[in-house]
Amino acid sequence: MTRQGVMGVAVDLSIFTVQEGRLELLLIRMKRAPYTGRWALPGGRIRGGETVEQAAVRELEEKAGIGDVYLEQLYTFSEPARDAAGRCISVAHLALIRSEVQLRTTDKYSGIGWFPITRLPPLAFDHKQIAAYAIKRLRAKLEWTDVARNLLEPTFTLGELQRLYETILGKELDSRNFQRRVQAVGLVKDTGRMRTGQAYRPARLFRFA
Amino acid sequence: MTRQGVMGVAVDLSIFTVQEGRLELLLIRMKRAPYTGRWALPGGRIRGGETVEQAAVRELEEKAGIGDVYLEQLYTFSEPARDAAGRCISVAHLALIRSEVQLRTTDKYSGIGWFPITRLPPLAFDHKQIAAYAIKRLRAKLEWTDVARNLLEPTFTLGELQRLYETILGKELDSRNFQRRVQAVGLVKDTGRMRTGQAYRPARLFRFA
DNA sequence: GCAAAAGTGTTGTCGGTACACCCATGC
DNA sequence: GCATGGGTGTACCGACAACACTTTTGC
Repeated sequence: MTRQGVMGVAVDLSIFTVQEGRLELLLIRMKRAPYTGRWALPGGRIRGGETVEQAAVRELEEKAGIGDVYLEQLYTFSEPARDAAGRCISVAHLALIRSEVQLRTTDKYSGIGWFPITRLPPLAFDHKQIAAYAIKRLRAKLEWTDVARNLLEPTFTLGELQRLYETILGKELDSRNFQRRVQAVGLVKDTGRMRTGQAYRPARLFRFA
Repeated sequence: MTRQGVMGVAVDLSIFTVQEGRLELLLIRMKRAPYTGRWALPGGRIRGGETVEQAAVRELEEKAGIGDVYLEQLYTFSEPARDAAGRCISVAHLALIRSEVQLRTTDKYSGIGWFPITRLPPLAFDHKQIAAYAIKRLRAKLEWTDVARNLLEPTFTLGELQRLYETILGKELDSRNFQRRVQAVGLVKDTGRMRTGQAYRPARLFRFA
C-alpha cells in the first residue's frame, strides 16, 4: 500500500499589495527546521472540516491578522520533494490587500514583511516558482477583470488607477487610451465628486462599476 | 489537533473525445460503496512518490489502458462533504484522446463508457460540477490554443477541423472566416497533399504548425 | 507665472463578422 | 449531370495603438 497516511495538504498564499509605486509580496520568516531563517510564502495545513479556500482565509487571519480580502485558487503544486520535511502538496492561492491594512505579527514566525517583487530573497520550498506563477496570473487578470478594486480605496482618480496598472504590469500606459478603455468597457463610473486638498488641478473621483 | 492523518488526495479525470459529431466524456461505473452502481469520472488516490500529474497519467493507464494523451491540471475541489466515504480532496484534470483509441476494461469498475455531454447520467461525488468546469475550460482553450491537435490525426482537412470545433463549441462557424483565421494565426500548415479515396472534391490536407 | 498633474480627439491598422457563389470529384 | 463537400473575396465595424496640446490649480 502507499503512504497515503502521511500525505499533507497545505495552502500557500501569494499576498500582494501596491505601495509607493512598487508591487510587493508578503513573506514570512520561518522558525521551523529545516528552513529556519528562510523567507517563505505564508500558509499552513488544511484542517478536517474546511475547504482549501477556507483554510486560506483562516491562515490569513491567524498569521497576519488580515481579513476580508480578495482570494482566488491558483494551482496545486505536488512535487514529492517540494517540502524537505515530508510529503506535502500545496494548493497555491492569490490574495490582494490594500497597503493601508496593518499586519499583525505572530510568534509562529520570526519575521513578516513586504518585499518588492523585483527584490525577493531566496525562498523556502518551491515558493519562488509559486510566486512567479502568481505574478503572471495577477497581470493576466488585471487586463480583463476588475481585480484592481481590491487594491484601491472605494473611490479613486483615473490617475491613481493608471499608476496602479503601470506598477503591476511594469510598463507605461498612454493616459488617453487608458481612460477611454476603462470607461468604454464599463470598469469605472464617475462619482461626480472631486479629489480635493491636493496641489495642482483637482481630478474627478471614480468608483468601480 | 486536526484530522490531517485521514486527509486523502485524489485525482479525477475529465477525459473527452469527439466522435460522430458529439463531444463525449469517459465515465466509469463504480463498485465501491456508498456509490455502488453510480457513474463517475475515473480517478484515484495519489501515491507517495508521484506528483498529481503523474498520478493522473498512471490512473489513465491502469484504469483505461490509454497512454500518451494530453493532460492538464484544472482545479482542486475540496468541499469536506464531497466524498461520503471520508475526507478526500480532488485535483481535477482535463484529458483529450482520439476516438480511435481502444479502451481496456478493468475489474475495478463494473463498467466504462463514453457519454455525450448532453446526456450525462447522474454522477457520484461532486463530479457533475467538475465535468461542467472541464467543459468550460476545454471550450475556452480551443479558442486560443492548439489543444485540438490531441483530438485529430496528424493530418486533416480544414473541413474536419471545422467540424471538430463546431462539435466542441456547440455552434456553427462560417467556413470562410474559420479558414482565414486558422491560417492567419498560424495554427495549421498546408502539407501539399490531398485527401484521396473519398467521394466529391478532394480536400487539402493540413497539419498543426 | 510656473510647476505639476488633469483632461481631451483624430487617425490608421487590425481582427472579427456577415454574407453567396463557383469548383472538383464520384457516382 | 447531379449531389456533395471544398474552396474563395469583399465590405463593414469595433477595438486598440500612436500621437501633443490645453486646462486647472497651489505655490
